[in-house]
Amino acid sequence: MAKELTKREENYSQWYNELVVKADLAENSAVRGCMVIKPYGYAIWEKMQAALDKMFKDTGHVNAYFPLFIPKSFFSKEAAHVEGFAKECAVVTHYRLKNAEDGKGIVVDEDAKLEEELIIRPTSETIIWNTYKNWIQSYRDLPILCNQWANVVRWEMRTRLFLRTAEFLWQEGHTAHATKEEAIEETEKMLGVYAKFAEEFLAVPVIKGLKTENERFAGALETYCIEALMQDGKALQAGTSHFLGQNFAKAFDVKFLSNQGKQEYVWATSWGVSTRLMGALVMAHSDDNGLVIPPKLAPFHVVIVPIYKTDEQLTQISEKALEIKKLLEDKGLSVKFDDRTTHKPGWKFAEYELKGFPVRIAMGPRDLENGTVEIARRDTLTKEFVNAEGIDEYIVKLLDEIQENIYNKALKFRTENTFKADNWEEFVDVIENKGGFVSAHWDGTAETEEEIKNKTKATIRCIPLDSVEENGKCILTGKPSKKRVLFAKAY
RNA sequence: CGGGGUAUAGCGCAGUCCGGUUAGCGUAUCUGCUUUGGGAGCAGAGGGUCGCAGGUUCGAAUCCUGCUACCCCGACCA
Repeated sequence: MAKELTKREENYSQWYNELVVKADLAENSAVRGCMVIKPYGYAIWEKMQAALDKMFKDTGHVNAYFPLFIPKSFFSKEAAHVEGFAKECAVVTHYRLKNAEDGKGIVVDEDAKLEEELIIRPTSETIIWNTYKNWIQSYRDLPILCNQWANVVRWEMRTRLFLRTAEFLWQEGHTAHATKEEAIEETEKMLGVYAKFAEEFLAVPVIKGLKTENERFAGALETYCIEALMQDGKALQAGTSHFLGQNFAKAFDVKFLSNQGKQEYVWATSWGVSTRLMGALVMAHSDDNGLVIPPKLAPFHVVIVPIYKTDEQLTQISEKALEIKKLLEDKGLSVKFDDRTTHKPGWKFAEYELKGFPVRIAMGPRDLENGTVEIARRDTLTKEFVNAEGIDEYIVKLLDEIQENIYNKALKFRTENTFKADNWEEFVDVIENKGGFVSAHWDGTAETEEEIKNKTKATIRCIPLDSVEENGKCILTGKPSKKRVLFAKAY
């Protein structure tokens, strides 16, 4: 029993920390707050990237790359934006090192001080809008629909693998449009892309909504988000899409000549998802045995484990196993055949469960005789013997079923953990004793939101896009409200 | 950044209070034999700058000072 995992019920956050490390997703690095994403974890991230990248391209976007360094002066051009990020920026001040005079090690060469400090991007709006200024003259140059895959740095006080690290990987889309309507449409379209990705690939149901002023992106007029519920009843923001209005166009003086012959400021959006999605994946589906990865994001769909006593049996089983592997690969599946003789079957079973392989095939001498294989599902932990004939069709169907089951399970959990509260007592009771989403009335003021946060640690996750008009009273102040908003404690 | 905790073999820990042989234990690793349908058994072997840097002392894992990293709780944040 080399890799005992803490049970979720005993200590959820310890379970998460251990699982991320033990399943080989990531580990802490020598640099404070920064993680090493290990090959297995990175393989999942690459699957996410591939799916998202395709969705971006399918909606007309192209990839580009902008610098890691941003001149300090760019940063101060948009007031709200500076305010939002100033406290967590890493700054480059020098460009050279030299040997220390006392001969002990190496020091910063004070003579190599930069004229202007460079900020390591916490996000790229400023450098990109400085660039777009040169790209845009007329309405014919619009829209610009760029995305970049990059790393960013935000100097966080308290970090956790994937959920909040000082450096993280993400994609940031930055678009420029001739009209407000088109920019808003783009913002909403990309939110839809994220929601579709979350539900179809991550198998995590999400609520689409608008952020309140408090939670809005610094520099945006409106921030849209998708919010997911984790198994411990806390919410996780899984993606954001911002309508930036003309804030950055004005800050960087980006104008275009309209088809009416008028100089106008460009309308902007930006949108992003990060390696935080890895945290969502872990916390939404996994169990006390380890990861549960939805088939559409699993680096391997199937592992085949041979069971044998003699070398001769192994040879025979391998032959059949490789046949099956080939059949499955012809269906576009990725399959691992683990014929290592250094580990026993039981060990392998536990290992692949920990790593979340959706399907395991075990084949032994009895199966060879009967023409069967044993198939184990990771999501339900059930096993059955299946005829080896037609196994490829069977597994393809099974993987679809698993993907769907994982989603339905998460949806059921969210439904069962979403509550309505109509007064303060009910609200506090749910937040403190049950967790989950709480749908409640709010008077619309930042002060009330702040006070609720101070009293209960719950924040407004979003104003759901599909929330219906309904007359009610704010749970804290009793003032009139026309809509319910969604509260939760959040990551 | 504030409060608390931790740092000893790849991993998990004991030893630290009260300084004193060659720093232990479990697990993992290596070798051999037996095993193989849910984390195998026996025998043997290898593996340590005791987080880092100073200091006290005849002598430091142990006492003192500083630093670093990680974990938990707050503030901040995606």
